[in-house]
Amino acid sequence: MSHRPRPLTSFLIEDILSTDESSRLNRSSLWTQKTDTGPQWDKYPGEVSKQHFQQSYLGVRKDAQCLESDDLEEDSRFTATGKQKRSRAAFSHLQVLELEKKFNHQKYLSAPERAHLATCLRLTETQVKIWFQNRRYKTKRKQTKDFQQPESCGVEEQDILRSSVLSSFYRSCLYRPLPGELGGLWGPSFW
DNA sequence: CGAGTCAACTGGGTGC
DNA sequence: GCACCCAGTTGACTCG
Repeated sequence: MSHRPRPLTSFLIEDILSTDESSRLNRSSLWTQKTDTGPQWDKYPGEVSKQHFQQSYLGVRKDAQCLESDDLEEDSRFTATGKQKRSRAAFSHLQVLELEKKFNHQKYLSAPERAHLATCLRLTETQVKIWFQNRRYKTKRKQTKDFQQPESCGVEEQDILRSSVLSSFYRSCLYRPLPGELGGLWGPSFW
């Protein structure tokens, strides 16, 4: 089936080996590239050693949590109980804008559409899928809430969109657009 | 420091 | 058996 996501190992290794500035943007979320059952080394026998898989996995996680400060203490990747911390990628406002635009157009994506959108936004298909999942659930919850609280029903879908995009935009003040993001895929042809 | 946000995760269900 | 969905939870992060 064409639904099978890109193998985690090749994805990570390519990215780790790459020093391309433009690839830095999504490294923060690459470590979560996986199937629904989680990152599983044994799903890709022969592609990479288990040790390399683990090193890659940890390497990306380190990058995700410390894009700028390379001198981060190794121990900071772990909690006090020794468990690995979980990272949460913050999508750029452009990425959110495109996702919202697409979501406004259609609430569900086919596999090819998802793949195309993911490529355009330089996200993984899983990230796009999860984003749409979360977005649908958020909308539904909001509608339920509004139904239960009629006094607040002035808030409509447009407001959700606006607040989401705006908050993303404001957050992005911390995010610095990368050179490749303003040209290339984000160039005039994309818009 | 508590509340809110949200990407990622979990678990159960469905369809092919 | 796999991919996807929804509903709910987790955990990192931000803000007042």
